[in-house]
Amino acid sequence: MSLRERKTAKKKKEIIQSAVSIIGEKGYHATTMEEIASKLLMTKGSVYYYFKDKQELLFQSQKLLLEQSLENIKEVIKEKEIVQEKLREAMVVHVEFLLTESTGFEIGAKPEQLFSGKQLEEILSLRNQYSQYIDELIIEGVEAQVFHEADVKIVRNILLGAMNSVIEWYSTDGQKGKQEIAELMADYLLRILKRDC
Amino acid sequence: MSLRERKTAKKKKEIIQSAVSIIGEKGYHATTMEEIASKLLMTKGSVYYYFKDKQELLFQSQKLLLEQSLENIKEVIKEKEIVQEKLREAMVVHVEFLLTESTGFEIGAKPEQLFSGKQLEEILSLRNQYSQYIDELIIEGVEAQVFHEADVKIVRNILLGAMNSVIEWYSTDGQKGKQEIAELMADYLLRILKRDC
DNA sequence: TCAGTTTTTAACTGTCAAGTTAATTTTCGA
DNA sequence: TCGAAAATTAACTTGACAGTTAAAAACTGA
Repeated sequence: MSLRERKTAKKKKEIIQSAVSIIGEKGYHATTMEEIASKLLMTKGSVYYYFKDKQELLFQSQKLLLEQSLENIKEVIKEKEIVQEKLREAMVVHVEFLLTESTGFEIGAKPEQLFSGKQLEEILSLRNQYSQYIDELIIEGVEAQVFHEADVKIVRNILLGAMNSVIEWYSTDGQKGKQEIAELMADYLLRILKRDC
Repeated sequence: MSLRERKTAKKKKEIIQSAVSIIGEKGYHATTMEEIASKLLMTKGSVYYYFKDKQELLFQSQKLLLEQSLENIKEVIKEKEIVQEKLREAMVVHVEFLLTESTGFEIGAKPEQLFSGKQLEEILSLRNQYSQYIDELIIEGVEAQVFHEADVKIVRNILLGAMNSVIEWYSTDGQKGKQEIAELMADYLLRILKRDC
């Protein structure tokens, strides 16, 4: 990778970060390309040099986040031995990542409103892959009789729904840190599945 | 209430419904006043006769929904005797109402992005009142030793987060009905709190 | 029926932002 | 160092939409 290429990659990343931070705050339509640019002391013409249009910029930013999430969960599943530990750690990491990238995730809450066609397909596919991993952990636990019999889809959606909501209510000026919240949530949610109480 | 007044009220309601259905689908900024009007075979001038501006229309629609939610939970708390029954029924009704008014609720997910000033205050106040009711039920259960000791805020947010997510994944063409889903969710979520398993 | 009031409409204005472009400046490898 | 390629910019076009208005139509009560 040449110097030029690396510089371009860096610029793209900066632009994505700027976009995410402003869109996260004001919403996609309420955010202008000029704002995104001027936050980086650029003009919007420059932004259009790196990204074909506003939509593409949004898409790239979401894709990045979802790909990272997938990496995270794969990693956790590889590291841990016991099912219950796998699911617990997956949830902890999920909440922690959500909170460190909260603005980004706030944006992508409703993909079908933001994307269409090929882009929507790709985003939904990444999301599905992620759900799949959670489902597998639940099934594994049920089969190992560590967890109660359960409707996998519903429980998975409860877990994800509860966790994802954290970005709406977590406050940095509260007393609890991100890790603490993540662990508390994971423990509470595990109660839904755990056999021994 | 005169005939005229009732007619006006009816028109306002129709406009709100139209607005909710389109905004729910495409998002607030992506929805035009013309679309809202033409769905009712009106022109947007007419809409402006009933609502001062687009923002006011959005606000009224959200206020209506939240007020209705409050009525619902008050009702449930009055009807039931046992704490656990109160919380369970509150959750069932919550999910059911969410699903019958799903488009409306999808819109209001991020109030701070949609509203500001007095409007935001009012919306947040209604939401807070609702949370308060849930909190009280949790506390009541803990004090009666029906529920585990628990961090009330976190558990309440888990419950609400999980329930509210239902509008994102419930599908009318799945096999389960709204009531069934509502009851399943309530039962799963109660496990977080219940002492006896 | 008809006069006054309410409601609706079409046509208009002003603003704002997405995206384009051609000219200028910067960068970097030979 | 120099020239070609890459990157940046200011100025522009275009279209869309919120909100206005003045005139027309519909309604209503006497």
